[in-house]
Amino acid sequence: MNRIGEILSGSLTGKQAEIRGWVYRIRSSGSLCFIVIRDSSGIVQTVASKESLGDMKIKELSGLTIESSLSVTGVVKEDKRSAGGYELQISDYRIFQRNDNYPITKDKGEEFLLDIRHLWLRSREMTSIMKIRSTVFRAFSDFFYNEGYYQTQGPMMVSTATEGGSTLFKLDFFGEEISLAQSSQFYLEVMMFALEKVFTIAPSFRAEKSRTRRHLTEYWHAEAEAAWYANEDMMRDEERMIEYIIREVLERNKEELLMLKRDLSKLENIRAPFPRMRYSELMQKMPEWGLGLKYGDDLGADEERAITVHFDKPVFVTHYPVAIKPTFYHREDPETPGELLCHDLLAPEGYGEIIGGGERIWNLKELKEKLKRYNLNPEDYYWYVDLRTYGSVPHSGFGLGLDRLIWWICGLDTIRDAIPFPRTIRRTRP
RNA sequence: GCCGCCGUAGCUCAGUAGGUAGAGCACUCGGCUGUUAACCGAGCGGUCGUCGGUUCAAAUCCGACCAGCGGCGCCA
Repeated sequence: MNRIGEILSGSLTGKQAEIRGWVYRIRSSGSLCFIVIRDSSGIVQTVASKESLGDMKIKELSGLTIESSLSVTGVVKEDKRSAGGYELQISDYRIFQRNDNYPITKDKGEEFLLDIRHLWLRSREMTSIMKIRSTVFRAFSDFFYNEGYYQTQGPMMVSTATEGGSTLFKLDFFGEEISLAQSSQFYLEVMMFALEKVFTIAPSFRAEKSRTRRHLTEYWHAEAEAAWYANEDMMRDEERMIEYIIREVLERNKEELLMLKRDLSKLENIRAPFPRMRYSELMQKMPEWGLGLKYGDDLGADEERAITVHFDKPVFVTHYPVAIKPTFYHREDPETPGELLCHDLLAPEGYGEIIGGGERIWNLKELKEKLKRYNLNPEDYYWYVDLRTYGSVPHSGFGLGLDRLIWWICGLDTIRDAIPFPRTIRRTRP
């Protein structure tokens, strides 16, 4: 058995080959039948003629439908008339399943394609995205392994909220009300005291009723936490991580990016270091950029988009005022009280926030005061408080939305296409 | 949660003085020896989202409901 990729590489030219796959396109003209077959490595045109196979067989092959499964055997030759430049001349075949029809035809609406996502994932577009996604997941892990981090895991069924404003998915846990994790951050902080540098890739669940092309209710969250790291140390790892992931994708998935019509030059630009802007600096730029925000206003989605157009790389926005971050765990900058040692990373081309991170409060007194100010019960956070009670150290961390990263890298319209089975406010199937 | 949009064949859509619905694709049958999401001919295909109202008559006008999409807020 051979792969279609081998044929396209030219290594099978003039030889006998057997490929197995699915009908991608089929055209017949009575005594000739062209079947374009796909497998996970590509597509290739095969041709059957009445002359060599006889009446019955050409009829059977001509009657195949899109996505019918089969194997074919024959000699491979170069042929300019075939789309990929190669063609297999069928001398024998076996049909595994002939479909009556296939629901996907040339006109397709986004909604319909989501209903039949389980089939649409076979498309060349989705296949390309999923190959890139695979590279991104691997590259993220590789980067942090290479930097001396350990991979670890937190629970997905939890009894404490992480984020301030985020809504939780409630769950009945043998009579106790618990929820699905919104972040693994607090658990990474626990593991950080044991392993110093840790990362995880896990789903996070948000019950926010967001109806936008950049939100999922279940998304893949890549998070890291490092002991002894200040805010700036963390950002340095992050920018190199983003650069590494994009270089890996450019290296391994150029073909897929081109299939998605991605402008490669936009990605080739992405080299560390990334620009950093304090929130206060950003506000000073506002008039110049024609935006009406002033100090103390939160950055909306429109502003984020407007900011990223001034950069051809991702940009870090740091030192948000305490008042506009709903989270309690960020450490205040002792040098600029009222501002937090935190950062967001905004992806270019209007894609916006893909990372949120910062230095964590590590002083016990400070943490207790913050919990009080946010009306949180220290009892609920007893183990998080314990981390500051026993051998606390400065540390920082971040969370990256992997689906958002893939959305940007692939240049997609909606984040839903960055994940195989998107879960949105109104979609739980397939 | 707020604002906006949509629902007609399996899919994409058209359908105004309100008069019982149409095209392309898919599928079936036939034709074609070099096709590139081929082409030609024929066929199959509909509770016009649901319920109610106006009317002699509703896909069309009115109301409610249901489903979906986009944007904001919130975030990754």
